[in-house]
Amino acid sequence: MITNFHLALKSHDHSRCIDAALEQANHICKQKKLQFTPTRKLVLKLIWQSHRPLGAYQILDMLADLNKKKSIAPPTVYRAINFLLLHGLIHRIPSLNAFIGCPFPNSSHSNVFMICENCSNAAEISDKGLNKVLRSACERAQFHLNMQNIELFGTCATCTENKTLSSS
Amino acid sequence: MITNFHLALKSHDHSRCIDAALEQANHICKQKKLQFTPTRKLVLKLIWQSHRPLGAYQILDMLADLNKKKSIAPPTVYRAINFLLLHGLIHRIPSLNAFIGCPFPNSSHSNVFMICENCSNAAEISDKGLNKVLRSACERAQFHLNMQNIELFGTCATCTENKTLSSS
DNA sequence: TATATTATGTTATGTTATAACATAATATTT
DNA sequence: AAATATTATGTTATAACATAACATAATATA
Repeated sequence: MITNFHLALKSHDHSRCIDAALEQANHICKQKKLQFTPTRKLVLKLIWQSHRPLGAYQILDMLADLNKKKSIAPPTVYRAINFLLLHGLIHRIPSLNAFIGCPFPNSSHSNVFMICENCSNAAEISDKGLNKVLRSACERAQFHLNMQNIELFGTCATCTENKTLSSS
Repeated sequence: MITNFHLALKSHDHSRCIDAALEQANHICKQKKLQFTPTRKLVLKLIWQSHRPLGAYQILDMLADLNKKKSIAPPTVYRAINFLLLHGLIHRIPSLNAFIGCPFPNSSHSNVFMICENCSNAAEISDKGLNKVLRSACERAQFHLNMQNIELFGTCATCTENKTLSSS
């Protein structure tokens, strides 16, 4: 199981996540000859400022704050988001209408998210066993799988710990 | 694996699905002493008229058509939808902003959907192996699972067959 | 440098969902 | 059966999420 939950669902120094994500993105864009423009870079950075999925209008507000002079309109944000989605740098979490950075944009992984209902952090996991079971279920149904969205909602370890502590 | 995909993803006489769903709903409402009002019943019926997830405003339009005299407003539809969701009679498919009837509202199942990108039909499945793998992944992450949404997008058997036929 | 392509700015609008308050229908108590 | 409480619906307005369409600017390619 590849995952970032041990990081995402704990408080930690965040600058490294941002740096790593930007570096990976830079690399991918160079490789694919994509224009990693300032807006796109900034949106990716904003999304990576936490492990909480961020709504488009939240990003819009942050962008507006940073950009006092110029007014930012929704299409600006959605264009950047769509670029980042298209190239696998972020994911959309449909249940939340929100977006989160992809921690391993290179690997063939599987859009599986653990989302803490308490702290709102989300982690992405890639699990071979899960992939296998899904493949076999699809096979049995003769269903040709193209893409998937797997959202697991619950309470993360950190929040469970904290609750236990505070109630004891 | 419990599923309705052999039905949902094939053309078939649909009246039986509707009748079965309504009967089940009736039963559940009686059991729980819920008011299965005309609007709620009608919305459930409309949702069950196909195996394609239906948007709230599509339902609104259908309702308006049936109800030429009175005008229908969004809250009317959303209230019925929320009632049906709350009591497990329908599901929301977040990626589609749409709603679909639950074929086995009594069993403890798992919100797993196979959605055909070609014909737009959706089937729900409940798979023990899948549940087991998910449980174990959550355990390893010490993640306390509360609910899940699993959406599998692809091409159903019927559509694959039809494509193969038409291209040969 | 000219041309084509890609990205962004801008205005307007489409789509999905809910808040808030009034009224009506149904259930419960006396 | 009437009074009261609860639940459901009607109605208006608006919030939240997302895109269409067209103009302009920046960048890549010939």
